[in-house]
Amino acid sequence: MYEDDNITCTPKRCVLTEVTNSTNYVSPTANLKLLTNVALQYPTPPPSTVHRKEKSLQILCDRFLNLYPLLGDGPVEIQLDSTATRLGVEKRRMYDIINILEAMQCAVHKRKNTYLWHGGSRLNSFLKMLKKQGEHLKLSDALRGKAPKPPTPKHKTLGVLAQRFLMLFLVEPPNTLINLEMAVRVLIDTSSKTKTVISPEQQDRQHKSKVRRLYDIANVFISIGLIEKVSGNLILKKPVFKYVGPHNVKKCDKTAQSTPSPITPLSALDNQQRIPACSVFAGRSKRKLEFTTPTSTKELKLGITTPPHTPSHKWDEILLVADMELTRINNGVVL
DNA sequence: ATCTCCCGCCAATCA
DNA sequence: TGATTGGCGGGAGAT
Repeated sequence: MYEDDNITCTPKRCVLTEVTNSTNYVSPTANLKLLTNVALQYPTPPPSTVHRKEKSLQILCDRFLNLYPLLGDGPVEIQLDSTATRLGVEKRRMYDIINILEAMQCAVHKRKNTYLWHGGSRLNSFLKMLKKQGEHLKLSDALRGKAPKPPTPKHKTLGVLAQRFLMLFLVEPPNTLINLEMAVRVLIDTSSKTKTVISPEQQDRQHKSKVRRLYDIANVFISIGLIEKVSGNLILKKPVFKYVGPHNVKKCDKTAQSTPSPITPLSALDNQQRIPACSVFAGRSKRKLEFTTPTSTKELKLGITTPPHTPSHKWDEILLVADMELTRINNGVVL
């Protein structure tokens, strides 16, 4: 069944000589020219009416999760090619999604073209494990420049990157905001490649490439309800992300509650004085800060709720800026 | 102008 | 050796 009922029928087939009114033999080169000319006689197909946003990895993952819900009934086999066809995308895009979901233990690669879908049944225990792993890798210290970056495994980069990106949220206090620039700086170990000297241009390209991957990962994480994009801040042009995943993972873990928040102007205030605010790990600051969290449509997926956290007055905004700047200075990040 | 991230090339790996 | 998998970056839409 095709979604687009406006597809017209296939044009009547005819040979090239009919179109060109020629009966003579044509060389391959001349044939190519003829084909080009013939093709130009036909109207160019209308540009795709599908909006770029409708093709985003987040939307695609949403649609994938409609087929294979996180809260489904038991394991089910997924055929990648048929799923790609059902979703109307190239198989390549399925790999983008399934690799990240596999890294979250939502699916297991069984054999060629086939995955076993577990949904979110293993997610809570896996997140606890990820958190421990993140602590073992000293990611929290690495964020502050107090520990070396973890070495980057060479294989399954997207999956490993996804796991480590999530670890950053798990090892930090609740509501910590992390931006992609910072995440890349912590997660991508450029020092391991010191044997071959990388030019600044190469480093820049490598960095940008990893940021692109984190955008992909973030979109899938948003779709499965693990993180939210905190948008609307005017001081940081780049988005920051907040963990909103299953609350019991953090609440049940005593170490999460005892983890000290970064010592910053914000944390120096007591909780009565300020509206619950966010610790910010972000890159360069550019504009006025004004955080708003879009209402999540994903919360129900994992049975979660997001506490109110948005600072509402100028004082909090100023403190947030100061907080961010101090964090940046503390990190010794030269941007 | 910069951010965001889709798209598809092509190398590595697999069967 | 062809098919599958997935790293990667160009470049175009969005802001």
